[in-house]
Amino acid sequence: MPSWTLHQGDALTLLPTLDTLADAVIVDPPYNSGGLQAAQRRGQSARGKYVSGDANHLLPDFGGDRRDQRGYTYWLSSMLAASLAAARPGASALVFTDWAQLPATSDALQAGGWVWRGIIPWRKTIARPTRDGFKRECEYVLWGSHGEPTRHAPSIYLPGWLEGSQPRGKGRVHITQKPVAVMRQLVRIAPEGGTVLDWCAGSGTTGVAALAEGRRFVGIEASGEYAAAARQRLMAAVDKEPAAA
Amino acid sequence: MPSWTLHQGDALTLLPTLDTLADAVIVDPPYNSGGLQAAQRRGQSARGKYVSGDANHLLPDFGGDRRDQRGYTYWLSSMLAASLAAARPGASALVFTDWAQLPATSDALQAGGWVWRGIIPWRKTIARPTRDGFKRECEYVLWGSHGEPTRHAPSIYLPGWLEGSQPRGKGRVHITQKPVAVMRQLVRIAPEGGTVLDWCAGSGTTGVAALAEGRRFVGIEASGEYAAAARQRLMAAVDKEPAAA
DNA sequence: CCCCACATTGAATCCGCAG
DNA sequence: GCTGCGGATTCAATGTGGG
Repeated sequence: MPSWTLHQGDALTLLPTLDTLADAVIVDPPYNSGGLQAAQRRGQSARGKYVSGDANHLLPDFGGDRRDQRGYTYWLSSMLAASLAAARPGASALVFTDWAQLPATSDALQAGGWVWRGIIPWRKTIARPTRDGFKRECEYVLWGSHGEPTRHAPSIYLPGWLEGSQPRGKGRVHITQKPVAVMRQLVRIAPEGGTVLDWCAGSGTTGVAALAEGRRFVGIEASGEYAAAARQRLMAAVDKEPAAA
Repeated sequence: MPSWTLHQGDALTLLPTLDTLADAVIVDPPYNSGGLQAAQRRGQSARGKYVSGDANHLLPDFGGDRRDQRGYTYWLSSMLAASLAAARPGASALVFTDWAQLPATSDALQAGGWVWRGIIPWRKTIARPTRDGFKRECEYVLWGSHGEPTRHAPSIYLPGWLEGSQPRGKGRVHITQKPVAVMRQLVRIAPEGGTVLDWCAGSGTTGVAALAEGRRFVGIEASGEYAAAARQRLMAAVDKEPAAA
């Protein structure tokens, strides 16, 4: 049985067709921030928004980042409801968000049928300072469960705070790529040998982390370009791993 | 002119009578968590909820912690609207909350007329681990501004997250007392010599921090017992400070 | 009045070079 | 080849100002 699969296509279409129920759904959807504040509401694409002027790198853009806040909440709750149907009872959902979308994301999580169980802040360590105010240095992971969460045996105790800088330089494939070290902490919410599902796979970091921690991975990615990049990273990750006993 | 004042009484009544406009409103309202989840909805008082079984200390209980979530949001937005009227344009509001009430608190902040500007996580460092899940080790400070925030001269750059453990042992007067070190970072959002307002003064930590950072303080506290304790701490804090030039 | 270009700040991290 | 240091680079922005 392969320890990972990556589908390319529309997540809402593909989710009902998966043949394994997930033990954890871990996603990093486009945040769609900018619906609230005038300075950001310029119809910018993700690249224009997130990449600073002098950092002229050539990472491909990503779609799905132009909804307004109601649209975002509605879209995300549909996705999370579909995820619930694709997840085992007791499974967990972990959803990344920034500060501005945190309340909307918690609404979507609960509207999707998940029980909200907490927030795990992620400190990015490299962030621009804010003049005359507090630096916006953290992103947030919202934790939900499908009913009562699964008991682990032996019990595990996971951190309530994550730290790690975004990948830089050659290792970086996606604009908003998460550090593998951070993801490795998160995938442990699925039991060993369990399945982690990410329907917003991007460059496949969730999968790389899942494999490194001895979990299976099912990914969905809309963009062909990113799906290809993710497959490459996943193949490399399997080679690196010692064969299972 | 005294550098601090502490009123005892009902905040909603007293707020309109204050004779100085605040440069920063910093409050730590009772979180009212537990309105949603059955396990917590046992008619517990604040002491029963926040004080663990074996920590048998004799801190007085505090009121206002039995609203349901709608009531909490409504009450908090009224309080924050009254705070806005008591604050200078450009002033900031900083409101403490736990993870469960964060979305409701952001609603209340914005309903009260403040512009939401960010979240500052406070990492408590001493927190119980969570079995088979992520530790809940953070509380959160929501940052809002009365219109465009005041410009500081010279500019200041404040941290994006806070760390500090809750006071323990003899130094602790209030059940949910915040560390002075954490509060000192926060009061700096008011310009030097500006006025910090806290209508939920409790044991007066906000005031102690404000004085330590060279800001004036106006506090309101409903309970006579806590008001007295706060006055003692504030007097001691002034004695410790070198006299103003 | 709307829209776009650009300067900006501190800290973490990277990179290249020297020892 | 490894380590240590110093300068360069970057940051899931935001505010300002000009066209």
